[in-house]
Amino acid sequence: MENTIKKILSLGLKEESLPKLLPLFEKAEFPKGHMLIKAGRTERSVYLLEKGIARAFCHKDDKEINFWLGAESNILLSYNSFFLNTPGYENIELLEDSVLYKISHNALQNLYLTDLELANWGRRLAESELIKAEECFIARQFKTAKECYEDFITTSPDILQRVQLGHIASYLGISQVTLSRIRAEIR
Amino acid sequence: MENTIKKILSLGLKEESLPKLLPLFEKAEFPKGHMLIKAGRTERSVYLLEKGIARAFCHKDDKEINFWLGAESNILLSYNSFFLNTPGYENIELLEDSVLYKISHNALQNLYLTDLELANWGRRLAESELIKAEECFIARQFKTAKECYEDFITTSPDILQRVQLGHIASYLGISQVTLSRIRAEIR
DNA sequence: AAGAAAATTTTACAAATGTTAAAAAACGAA
DNA sequence: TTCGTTTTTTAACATTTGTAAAATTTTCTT
Repeated sequence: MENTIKKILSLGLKEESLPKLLPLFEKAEFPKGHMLIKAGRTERSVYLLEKGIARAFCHKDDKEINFWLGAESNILLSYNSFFLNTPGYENIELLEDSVLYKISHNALQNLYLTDLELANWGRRLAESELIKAEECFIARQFKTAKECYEDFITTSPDILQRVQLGHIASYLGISQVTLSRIRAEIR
Repeated sequence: MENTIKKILSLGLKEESLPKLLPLFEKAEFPKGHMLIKAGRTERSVYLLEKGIARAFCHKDDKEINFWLGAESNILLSYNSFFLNTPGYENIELLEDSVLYKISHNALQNLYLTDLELANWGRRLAESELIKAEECFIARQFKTAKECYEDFITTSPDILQRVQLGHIASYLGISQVTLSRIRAEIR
């Protein structure tokens, strides 16, 4: 669980607190296409993606729209459902055969409410996700479709190779036709 | 500091912890047009907006683009700068004469690292902002400009009255001409 | 109230993106 | 391989949105 531990420690958790957290994780493997999280459910787990790729999407009318795409070392959860304990609107699907580590809401909550070091780790986790979310939002407001795609190429070249373009277009907020045009233009 | 306390308690802080937190806040008043936070600075304060309206914006080429707009009971900070202790890219300007409560990074950090209850409060604060940030991002991906404006009317009718339309157009990610067209269509 | 300044709307045209459908290319299973 | 399916690209056209500039309305000041 190398990727998972790397992710955990990157948020400044002290090494000595690792033994409190790690035993709560449970390894889980799922095939490509598995729906890890489904809208309408109240999700009581968080996952760390050890190996694989996942997309988060919502439904707009009859279409699916991706709003997140990520590979190894990412956290998978429905913010809305997990934090507020209500049915979520997010779906998360695995786009490759994947290995994950799963931790339950209860287990995590118990740690948070009894262990200062881990409570602060959880805070930093949320803060770092918040920075990323804001950056995504701002990038979308600032940039043309072409700029967004160019950013994507440089920040996630691996995902570009491993995921079909329709998913990437949806994630970038453009139609697949537009993405094709951009790709033709750059080439 | 009614609005500020309401905001603090809404995140599930126990009443008995309030006396630890409140004395750290310092009241501050600024006139309309004051730049509370400037890009390039490393910001060491968070503000709670007791009275007034603020916008957060970045520069794109020579233009300003709003990415946040809020009134009373909102938290004002540069996520990037405050959490990571680096120069931020965000600017925050007050759009009305405003009353704020200010707390320093050091004071807050001391509390977080010594008080379990407050560390968890800080975690929930970041989590709730994260949910909002994600919702904003998704809404923008999902909705047409017209739908975004209609949402804005219903969720923030007060801001619509108090802020000029150019700022709202920028926040909605559209030109002012497009906003005018939408308004003419709805009328 | 009158004039100046600022904000908003309107107009005309250009550029970007979406939709639908067809063509081409890539991929997989027998 | 070869056929059939899926994915990607291309084409044609419609729609949306942006830009620049002018017209109008609102706001502020004297």
